Amino acid sequence: MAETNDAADKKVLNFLEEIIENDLANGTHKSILTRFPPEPNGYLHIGHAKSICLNFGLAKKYGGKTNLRFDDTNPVKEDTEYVDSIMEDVRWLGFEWASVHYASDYFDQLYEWAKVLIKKGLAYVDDQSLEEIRKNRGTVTVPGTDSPYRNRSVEENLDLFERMKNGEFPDGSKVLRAKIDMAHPNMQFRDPIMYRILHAEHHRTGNKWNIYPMYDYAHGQSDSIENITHSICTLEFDIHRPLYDWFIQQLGIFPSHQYEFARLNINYTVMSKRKLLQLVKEGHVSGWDDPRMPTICGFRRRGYTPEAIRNFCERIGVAKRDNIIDYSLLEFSLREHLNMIAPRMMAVLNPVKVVITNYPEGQVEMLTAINNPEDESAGTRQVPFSRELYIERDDFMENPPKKYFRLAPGQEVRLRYAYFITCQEVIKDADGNITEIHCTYDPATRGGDAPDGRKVKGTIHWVSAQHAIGAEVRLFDRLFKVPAPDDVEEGHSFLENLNPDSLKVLTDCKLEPALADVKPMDRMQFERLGYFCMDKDSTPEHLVFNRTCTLKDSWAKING
RNA sequence: UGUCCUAUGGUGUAACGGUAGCACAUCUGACUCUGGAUCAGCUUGUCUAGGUUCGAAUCCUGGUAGGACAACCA
Repeated sequence: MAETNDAADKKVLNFLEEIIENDLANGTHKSILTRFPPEPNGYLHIGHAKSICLNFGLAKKYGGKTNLRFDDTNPVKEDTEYVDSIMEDVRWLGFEWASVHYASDYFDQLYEWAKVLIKKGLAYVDDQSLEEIRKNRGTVTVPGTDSPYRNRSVEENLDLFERMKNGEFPDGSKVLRAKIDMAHPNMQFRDPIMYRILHAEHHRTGNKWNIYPMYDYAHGQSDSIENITHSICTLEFDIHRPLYDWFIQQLGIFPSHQYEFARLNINYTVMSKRKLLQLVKEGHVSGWDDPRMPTICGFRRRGYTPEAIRNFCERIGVAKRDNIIDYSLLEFSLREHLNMIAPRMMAVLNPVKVVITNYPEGQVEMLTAINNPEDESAGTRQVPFSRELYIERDDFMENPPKKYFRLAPGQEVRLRYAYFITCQEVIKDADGNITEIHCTYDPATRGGDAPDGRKVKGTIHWVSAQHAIGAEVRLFDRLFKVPAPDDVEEGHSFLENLNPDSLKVLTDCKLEPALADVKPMDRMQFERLGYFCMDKDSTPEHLVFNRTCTLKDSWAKING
């Protein structure tokens, strides 16, 4: 018995949790402090969400804290616009940081430490040009060669470095380099650049600095200053870790440690900031928050919930091997949550008129509909029914295949929460398009059940024509038509893989009147169609809804 | 041809020398006033060759495959 419980309680830990539990157990750390360190040069995407959930989630799980730190060491690319959006997105995801920091807060300290390294003979000012430095770095298989300025005296280095700071030299004329080993097999150790001259205005420090630290020199020391215990980043920094440790060790400061995990990839999408920026700049999407974008703000506008994204990040796991997650896992997490919380409504996207020929003209009755079968507390609502209705064009077929359960000549179906109707006649225009479907209803089936116990195979949704409100509905599909949009032949662009049908705008949709009351960002299910939310473009005069995702549709599968 | 990382069903992820499990996807079936949801079930896997061991997905060696590193980006 106890054994079964142990087995059931046995925690499945990922490798980061194991490291943390070990550190806590053996006293390496009393508590943990993580950090989320975005560069404020773009909008956060779902890949960042993984990192956010990891850093904040791990700290939360083990009773620690998380700092938000903007890695703002490159003033030419960064902007406060991004700082604001990043904070908004992190909060929307449901996380709160212990404190906000900026790498730029540490510029003075970093400068002092650079002088320490110079004095220890571990850093020097190099006058080589960008091209020379590049050339002399060698290649992965060929050792680099020492700079002719490599053996300047400490005094000269100190003097030059201070004058760099004071702005005496033009951009690109000098850099400060760590003096390590130009023949090192790890390229990161071939005298990495610590500072470059940049006469650029910084979004926080203004014009105070003429030199700015590079990532490798700034990041580890920033972690150390904040006493970060576990500095969690993606795999591509793995090769930087020895250098991360080197700076900390030479400076003799708090030993933060870096751990790397594999970044998130999802099929049918791209995740690089550069490509996302290109999609926005070239107008392939309407902006960073286009509902087809894998950005946090894109998902938000699309109607995703923070819970869904968090659950997704939980489910994908953490490891060090490259991975490509099925888009369907994201949608599963989404539907799982939306199914629980989204009120059900009826909306007809592609309307065709139905006339109930034996229903009294001018009569209107209110029928009771359940708001959410998964949540009794959501209650019920009244939906008006009348002689003329709209139903989905797809819910009628003149010559249906065998397993078609919906409306067809002579076939009886249930109108959701209303009556059974039977199709008697199809009215067409001169071109053969169906304009009206004439049906009869069975008054005894009011509410949707037949007293005689007879069953119908199909139930379809509907909207009373005279009560319907019009709306625009935007149907989104995957932005790319192939699983690996990045995977293109030489000379081709990922843009060629864009799905031309990723957005379909429907302008003649008919909604049940209750939808007039919803507000932008409100989420709901349109029965049988999918989950939707009101878009921010929506106005009382012109309602706009986004389709967040479809319902699972086993008919579509059968039908091909 | 250097250094480092990684390799478990279709996709992810567990198993920490002792029965290869879970989730998504797929397929079956049940149920259903959403062809939704729910429930039940099936199929599919340890890259390869050696070695250590009573026993290897796990440890060791070689191979193979994939990825990262040669910005004054992060």
